Amino acid sequence: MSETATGHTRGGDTRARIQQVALGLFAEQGYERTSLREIAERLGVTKAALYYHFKSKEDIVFSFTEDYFSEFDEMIAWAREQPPGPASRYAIVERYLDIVERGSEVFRFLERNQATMRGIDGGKHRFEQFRPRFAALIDVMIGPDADLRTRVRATMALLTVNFGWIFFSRDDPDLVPDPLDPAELRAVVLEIANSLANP
Amino acid sequence: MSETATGHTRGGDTRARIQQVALGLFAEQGYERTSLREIAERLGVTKAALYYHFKSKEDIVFSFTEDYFSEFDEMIAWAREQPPGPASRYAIVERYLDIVERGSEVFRFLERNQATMRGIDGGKHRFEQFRPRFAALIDVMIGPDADLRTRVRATMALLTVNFGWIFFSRDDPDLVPDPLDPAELRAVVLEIANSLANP
DNA sequence: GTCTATAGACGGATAGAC
DNA sequence: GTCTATCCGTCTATAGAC
Repeated sequence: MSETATGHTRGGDTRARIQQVALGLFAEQGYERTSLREIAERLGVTKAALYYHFKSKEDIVFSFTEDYFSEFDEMIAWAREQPPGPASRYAIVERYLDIVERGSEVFRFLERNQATMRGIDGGKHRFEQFRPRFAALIDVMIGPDADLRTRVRATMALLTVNFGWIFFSRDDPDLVPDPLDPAELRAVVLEIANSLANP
Repeated sequence: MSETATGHTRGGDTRARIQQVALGLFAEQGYERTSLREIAERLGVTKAALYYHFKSKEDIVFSFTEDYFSEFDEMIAWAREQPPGPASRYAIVERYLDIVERGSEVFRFLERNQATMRGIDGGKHRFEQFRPRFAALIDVMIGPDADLRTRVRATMALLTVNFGWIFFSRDDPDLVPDPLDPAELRAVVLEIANSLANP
């Protein structure tokens, strides 16, 4: 049974297929509960083959998170250059949504494996890098000396993007009974996030 | 070194101490990355002793989540009896905050171990029970046929309680630089949550 | 690039003495 | 109620053939 999730049997970049399958399983079942054997089986190869492409299990995680974090960093740098004000805050929220949208699977993985990823890599926190970036982005939006109320509002504005997208855009039959229009969701999320960031 | 987090060396209910220590470690390092050996060491006992009080590792989790879920269920039943309207929505948010406040450590654990807890217990989802309850509470607040905008707003109202409390009430030096007044946080969270639930 | 085979460690869980 | 000792399974990772 060497059929893969993406349908092809051979020819595609193996490294990328490993990343895809691993990310999916890590997000669904958890990093620790997913063995390399299981990943290999899904791809129709053996564990040893994985070690040709990645030097460790952690390295697989590192490979698919680094792009995501790079994008995040570029975005923060860009945000710092914007003039303070409501228009910039809206633009930041909108661009943040773009990132979450494109990296939604990575985000789901990070969200669901927080405890596991903390303190991995011997405390260097190579993977628990979401929070500091998130905090930095909030500081850019409201300045370092904003009061608690403003800070919580800004935090919830960004979390509306995260959870609005993750909860409602796909897999959650509990929360979203009917299939739903992505464009409508996007509009709703942006409106609510903006009302929090620009009261 | 048999000193415990709570300070006493002996005499207290061992079962409860196991729960406390396990919950703390599970929340901090993750369920899978915390071994029974480590829990036992912190308590100054051996692994075997834990098996006198709990029949398995999963059983420890079950023991400290069931109270939390019971409280949640009572709260949902109570909410169903309230007359629909803004005042009830506010009351629901307020009572929800009480639960999150008291069970904040359990909540942190669930939040950070989502992927691991999914599909534990062989797919019976004994532990992945937060989402369905969360969804039920939202339905009570806005009714089953509310539009997407109303639904996302209600969702974010409750998440403001969750994250407002978890992010800002303690351990997050990234997000909250200065020590902060719990009463003020409570007021801010309630105000923002209410503005989302009752626009 | 992928395989077989295996090393080496550690985990959860149990038996039975005290 | 807690201990010592141990079983057995699984996992990550590596060595070396093809």
